[in-house]
Amino acid sequence: MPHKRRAKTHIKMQMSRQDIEQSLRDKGLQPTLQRVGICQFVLCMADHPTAEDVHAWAEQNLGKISLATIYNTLGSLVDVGLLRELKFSHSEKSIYDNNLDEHHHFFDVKTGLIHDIPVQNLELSMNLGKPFKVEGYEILLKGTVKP
Amino acid sequence: MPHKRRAKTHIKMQMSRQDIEQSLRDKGLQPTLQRVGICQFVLCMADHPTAEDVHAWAEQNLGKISLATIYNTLGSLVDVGLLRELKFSHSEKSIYDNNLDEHHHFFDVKTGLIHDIPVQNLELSMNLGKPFKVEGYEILLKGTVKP
DNA sequence: GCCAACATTAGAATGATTCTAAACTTAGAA
DNA sequence: TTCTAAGTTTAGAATCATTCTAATGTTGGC
Ligand SMILES: [Mn+2]
Ligand SMILES: [Mn+2]
Ligand SMILES: [Zn+2]
Ligand SMILES: [Zn+2]
Repeated sequence: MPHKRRAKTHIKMQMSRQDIEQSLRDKGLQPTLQRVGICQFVLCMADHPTAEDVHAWAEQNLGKISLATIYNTLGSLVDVGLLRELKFSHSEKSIYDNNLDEHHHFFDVKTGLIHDIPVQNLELSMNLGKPFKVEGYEILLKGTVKP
Repeated sequence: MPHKRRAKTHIKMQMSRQDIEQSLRDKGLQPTLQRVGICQFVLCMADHPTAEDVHAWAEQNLGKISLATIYNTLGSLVDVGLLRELKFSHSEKSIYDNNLDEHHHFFDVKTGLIHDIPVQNLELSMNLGKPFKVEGYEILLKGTVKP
C-alpha cells in the first residue's frame, strides 16, 4: 500500500561552477567550457530536456556551439552516470533526466511536460505465470496536471 | 489485489481470407492483394512485429512488395483500429500489436521479445498529489522468461 | 468500356542521431 | 616555458526509420 504521507520530491541539485568542474574530473571528464556550461543547464536547471532544448539554451547562453558537442557531452554524462537518457512513445527525441533516484514518470497530455513520480507513490502488485522473472519495471502515467 | 486465477490470455484471431476481406471492407479499406496478404501475417500470425519483419515476411510470401506499401498498410490498419502501434525505449522501431485488449507488456531482456500481460495480472495503486489527474498508464515489465 | 477514386511504387526527403576527419585545446613532461 | 600526446570540438557527411512525392496501376460502379 502506498504511504499516506507525501514523499519528499527530488530537489534539483544546486551546484557551483567549481562543484560541476569537480564532478566532471571525478568522473574522468575534462571540465571544458562547453561541458561545464552544458552541465549548468542539464544538471541544475533543466527538467527532462531534449538535445534540441539543450542546444537552444547553450547557443543562447554560451555562444555558438556545435550540435555534435551537445550530443557528445550528453552521451558522456550518461556514460559516467551523471545523467540518464529516456525515450517515450509520444516522441522520437530522447530526453535527459538529472534525477538519478529510481522513479516513474507522468506525461501531461496537455502540455507535453514530463513530471517525476517517486517510487514510493506507486505500488505495483503482479500475478504472473511462473516463467516470468521480473527484474524491473517502468510505469508511465498519463493525464493532466491542474494549474 | 490481483486475481488468484490466471487470466485467459489473448488468443490469436484465426481468420480466413474471406474474413479478412470483410474486415477490411467493414473498415472502408479495399481488400487488395497486398493488404489481405499483410493482414494474414500481421493480424493472425505475427507477435509484435516491426515494419521490417512484416516486409521480410511479405517479400517471402507475397513476392516483391514496396516498403512504402508496408508502411501505408500498417498505417491504415492502425487508423481504422485493427492494429496498434507501439514504441519502446529499447528500440527506435515501431512495433505493431494485434492484441486490441487493454494490456501491458513484458520485455524479455535476453531474447528481445515482447510478451503481453493482461491488465488483470497487474494492479497499480497510486498516491499522487491533488493536481494530478491520471487518465491512463502503461506498464513495461522487464526481465527474463524461463524456457 | 470508362472514369474517378483508390493503391502501389521507386526513389527522394525528413529528422534525430552518430560518425568522420580535421582543427583546437589541454595537461603534463621535459 | 616549450613540446607532445591525449582529449575535445567542429562542420558536414552518413545513417536509419519513416514519410512524402508524383507517377503508374487497379478497381468498382456506371
Ligand atoms: Mn545516446
Ligand atoms: Mn504510423
Ligand atoms: Zn525523471
Ligand atoms: Zn501487446
